Amino acid sequence: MRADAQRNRARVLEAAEVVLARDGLSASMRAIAELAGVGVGTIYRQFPTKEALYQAIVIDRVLRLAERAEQLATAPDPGEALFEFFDRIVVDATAKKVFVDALAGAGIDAKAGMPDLKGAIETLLVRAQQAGAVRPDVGMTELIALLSAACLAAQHNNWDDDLRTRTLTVVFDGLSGGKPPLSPTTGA
Amino acid sequence: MRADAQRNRARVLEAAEVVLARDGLSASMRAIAELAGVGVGTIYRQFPTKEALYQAIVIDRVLRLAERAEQLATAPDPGEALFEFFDRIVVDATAKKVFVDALAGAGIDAKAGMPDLKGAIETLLVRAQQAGAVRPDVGMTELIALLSAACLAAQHNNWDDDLRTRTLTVVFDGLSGGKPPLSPTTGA
DNA sequence: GAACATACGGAACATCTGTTCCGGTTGTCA
DNA sequence: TGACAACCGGAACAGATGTTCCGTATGTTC
Repeated sequence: MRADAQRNRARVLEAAEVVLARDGLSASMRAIAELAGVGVGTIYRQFPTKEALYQAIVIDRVLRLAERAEQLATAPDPGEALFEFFDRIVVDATAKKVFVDALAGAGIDAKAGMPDLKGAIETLLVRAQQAGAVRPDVGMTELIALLSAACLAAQHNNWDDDLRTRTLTVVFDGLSGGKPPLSPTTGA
Repeated sequence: MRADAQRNRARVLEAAEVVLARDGLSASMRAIAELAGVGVGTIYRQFPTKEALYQAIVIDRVLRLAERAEQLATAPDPGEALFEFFDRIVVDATAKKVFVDALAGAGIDAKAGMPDLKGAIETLLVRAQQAGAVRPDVGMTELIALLSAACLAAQHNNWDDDLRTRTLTVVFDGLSGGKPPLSPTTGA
């Protein structure tokens, strides 16, 4: 691979990260090319299609999240671990529009090459429930629903740190259970 | 107004409701015209612009919601009233994509002619807090954030009745307060 | 430094969008 | 029924989009 090609690839990825964060899936290839200081043709030399470029960025991001989830899977406080991870994803979502679009399944085929983020989250959930920090009647479906909801809203309404904290506090309280944990029986 | 014009206007509104519910703001005028069985020109005779057509539909919907909020403002159980209204909006959001797009401020200028939905919600919130059904440290900002989040997710992920109920249960529990209400002091 | 493959830029193409326009149709009223 | 205004359909326009293509420039190799 030629040196200038390598340099341009990096530039494109950098520019795409910025533009896609701002405009989401509706960002145009021209806008990315302009910010990167290259022609559109140059982008297409590296990424066969718009979706491929998106995937390159989103997958990288999800990968980093999955890594973080793995670390937290052995954290001393399982409840705090789950909530911290939840918060982390929402923070990411606030700044990165593509990321939310991708999570929402608005257009990207997320299956190809996407790491198993869901599995990682499930580990955190189960551990938190076993520790009694999360009510046992909450399943992955609800958790994902809440997570998705928070990400979408954080992005759409541009949550600041304060609002995010206060809103997620309500959600986390709900997850902990209005009622105190009854017994350490693992719910289905 | 000529009879056929009147008939066509009704057809357009009906078709727009369907198409906009399905495709949201990105729906095309051609799609609406086709379903309505008219030409695009006919739509533009009644609605000067795409946004005007959207507004006609969204405003009507918000109006009905605001009415419902007013009714609930005098309901016997203020806590239940707030939660029922919350649920009602989310149900609406699930089926109506435009509605969510509009709430999310994705493109429609919601100010013009839009009834004061926010004020109506605030009434419900304050009453619920005074009754001790909602923790006093929750403000309109968080409530709207949660509502917006639920609507966005319900729509994006196509929540069914069961998932909606279970997810909102968590949210409502969080709103009620993990901790029991301390004193009937009205929080700022 | 010459020669060649590789990569670049951006014009061009096909397709989509909202919107305008006008020849032909149709409802209305005398 | 006749005459006229109101209305209709959909082709046409202007602008955007993703993608392709090719003459030109540039990195690499000997």
